[in-house]
Amino acid sequence: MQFSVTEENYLKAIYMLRENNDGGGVGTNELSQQLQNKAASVTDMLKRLAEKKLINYQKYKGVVLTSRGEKLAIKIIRKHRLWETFLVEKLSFKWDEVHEIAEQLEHIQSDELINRLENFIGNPRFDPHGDPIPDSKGQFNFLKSKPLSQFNQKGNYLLTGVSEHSKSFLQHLTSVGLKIGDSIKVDELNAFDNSYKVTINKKNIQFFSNKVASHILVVLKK
Amino acid sequence: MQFSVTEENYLKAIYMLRENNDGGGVGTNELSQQLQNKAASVTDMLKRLAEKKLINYQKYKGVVLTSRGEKLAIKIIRKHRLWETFLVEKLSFKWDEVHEIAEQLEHIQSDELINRLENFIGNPRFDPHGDPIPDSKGQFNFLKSKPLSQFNQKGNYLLTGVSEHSKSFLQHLTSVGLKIGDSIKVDELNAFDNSYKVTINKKNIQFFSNKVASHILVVLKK
DNA sequence: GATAACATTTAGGGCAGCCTAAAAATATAT
DNA sequence: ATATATTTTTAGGCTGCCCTAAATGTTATC
Ligand SMILES: [Mn+2]
Ligand SMILES: [Mn+2]
Ligand SMILES: [Mn+2]
Ligand SMILES: [Mn+2]
Repeated sequence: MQFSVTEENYLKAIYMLRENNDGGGVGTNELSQQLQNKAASVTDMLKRLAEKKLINYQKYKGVVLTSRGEKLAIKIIRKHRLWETFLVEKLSFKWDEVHEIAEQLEHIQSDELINRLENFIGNPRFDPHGDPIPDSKGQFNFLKSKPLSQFNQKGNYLLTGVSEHSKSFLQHLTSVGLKIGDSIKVDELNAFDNSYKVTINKKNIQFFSNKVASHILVVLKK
Repeated sequence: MQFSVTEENYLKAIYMLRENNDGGGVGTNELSQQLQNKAASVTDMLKRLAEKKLINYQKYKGVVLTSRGEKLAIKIIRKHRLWETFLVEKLSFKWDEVHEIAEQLEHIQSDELINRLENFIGNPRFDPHGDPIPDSKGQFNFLKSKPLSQFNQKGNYLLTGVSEHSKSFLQHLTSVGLKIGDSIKVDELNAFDNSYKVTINKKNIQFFSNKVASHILVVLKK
């Protein structure tokens, strides 16, 4: 069974919004915002996806993926992240340039292709933004990282990912000399605006607004 | 300006059929056969493509690409052939496995991607089936090869391409040990059925039906 | 030049995926 | 508990791309 690009994008959007509202299902408005279209259009599509047993949908109650729908969503994410890694590792794109292209490539249909691609780029477990790449069975390697803004203490941290993938944010990090794997030492916490004074890789002093710190995912170094 | 996958496929089909009827334009029936849909649907789309200045279309007179339409068609073909080459050279696909995947990949929109891909695979001038890959300006390196069936003489030939890309034909060639770049010595021409007895690479004796010989593109070796 | 065969277009319609406006359900505030 | 705000669905409609059946144009044949 094959699905349209539109259907795949709905599944992916539902999957990505699923953990925000950890109680019930994903809302129609939320989805329409994520997908950049109108709520009425979403309702329309939800009926069709339910028909195809990809989601469980009850009027006014929000939507959750069936296991079939979830498998498919994870597969799209797997393809997206493998292609992003390919673009960065093999074609020398920068991490802020790959998302839009991967949005297209994630819909190419061929299991053989994606498995060979994975092998070609050396079976990476994380993509250029630090996001885990599910294996062909849909298993993720999660890191227990948190936003830097949730640590209210000085200390040494390791940058493992970002929770905001916009070009402008990624370019900002690049401009302050920060990339995945870098060490971040928090020297000062400013109580007034919750901003940070940090040292990157032991030599580069920078200031992070709370907004920046909230999109930087780190683990505390022992 | 961006075009739909469907529109791109029409442009490519028109381009590929263009040289058959070297006099006038491409016919509606021809196109419907190539695109696996009905003539009425083709008429419908031709009106839209004409509206967008991609083709010149006059009722009942057939269709020709405008220079804008031709540039686009060549770009799609360029992408198709570069992706096929990538799949064979980097991901170890066989030449009979790549066409369907490239049919999808040829519609990915990113000039930067296709130029980097070209460089990554070493700026090849021909794809895995011997077809010339246009450069980023749309220039082809044509080989003046002809079907083996058009040479009515014994002699030494070099296989430069194939004019039939079906899986079954390509697998047949593989099974007789023939690939691009091989030498073919014609030992006997059978006048009764226009079949050929040949020696491949000086040691492998095979028989080609006229049908096979008509899809093998060769140049005569001096 | 009339007629038959073939190619092409027109007419009318379906489905996917989107829209706006209005109605209905649910959540929030007083 | 009622009024108000917010979310969601329904109703009706549009565009792109496809279809079948019927009409029309073109080409071939006698
Ligand atoms: Mn991305
Ligand atoms: Mn990513
Ligand atoms: Mn091909
Ligand atoms: Mn090819």
